[in-house]
Amino acid sequence: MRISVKGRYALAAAINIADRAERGGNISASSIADELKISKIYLEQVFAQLKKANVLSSVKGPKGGYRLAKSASETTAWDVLTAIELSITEVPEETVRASAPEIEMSISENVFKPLDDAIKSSLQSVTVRDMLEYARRQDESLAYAQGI
Amino acid sequence: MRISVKGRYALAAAINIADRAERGGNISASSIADELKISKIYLEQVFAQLKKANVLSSVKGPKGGYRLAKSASETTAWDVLTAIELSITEVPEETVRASAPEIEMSISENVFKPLDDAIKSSLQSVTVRDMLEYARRQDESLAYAQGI
DNA sequence: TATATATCATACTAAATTTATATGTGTATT
DNA sequence: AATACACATATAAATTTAGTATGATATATA
Repeated sequence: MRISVKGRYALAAAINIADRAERGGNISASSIADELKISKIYLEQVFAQLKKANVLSSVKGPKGGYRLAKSASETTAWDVLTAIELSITEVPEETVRASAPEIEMSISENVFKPLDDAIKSSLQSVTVRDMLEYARRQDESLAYAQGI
Repeated sequence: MRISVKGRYALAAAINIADRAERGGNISASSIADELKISKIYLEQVFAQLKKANVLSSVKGPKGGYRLAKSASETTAWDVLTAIELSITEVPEETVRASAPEIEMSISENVFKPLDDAIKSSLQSVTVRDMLEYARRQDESLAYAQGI
């Protein structure tokens, strides 16, 4: 019950892409990896998943790179994270199912279904635009605090 | 972002203990392991964590075993699962923090804090009593469906 | 058309975590 | 004293996660 580093990379990259896209041009994996200090090759794998889930689109070749497939305000944290993480509902096949089906079913219905709904609704209510704007405000405060 | 098998064992065991406790006596780890077809020694490790978190209490020696530390209606899925799993807020120390603090902070505030609250509130609203009662009703239907 | 810059694909490795097992000690009941 | 249980610790196997390595494919531009 923990979101992986990979999921955080995906969110951070999505915010970074949204930010820089507003100033025009595609954004290369290398430049994001540099800015965020993430392994470029690893990030490419993250992007492959995000593309497959239609969160990012890409252009090959020089001046190529990535963009959000939809607008920042249409792309949610849920979109990004479900592209990366297994769903929390995703039940490992074994467990107590065979031996105590009524207990397994009770746990699914009473714990995991409502939990999954709560997670989904929480993550769907935050967009990349929200995150970007918060980050920009933060950046200003941080700069101010440093007397810049 | 996935609840481990261990967490499911803990929930299943808590339900089983609550069920059998109503018919009196302590419940041994062995008997639960047998019923649920879980490794006994592994289950003991799960119980050690549940004890430490004050979800279970125990009695040593013959006729000993485990019980819920509080009543079934006072014990929630949250109590059981937080004894086992790392919290979802538990942030892996690295990530993008150093290189892009404003992005890291935005993700924490906009995604993880609300998510953690949503998870907590969802899990706290389900008690072991709820799960037990659902399981009993299920058991009846299953028996009926088999013409028993 | 050559070249540079980018995505895309696949295979591999290392480390960490999860799921167990194994073996034994301590404690209370009969 | 024998038994039935919890409790403790060490180890092993399997799986997952994070990251590398290598190279192929596409495309803008000189």
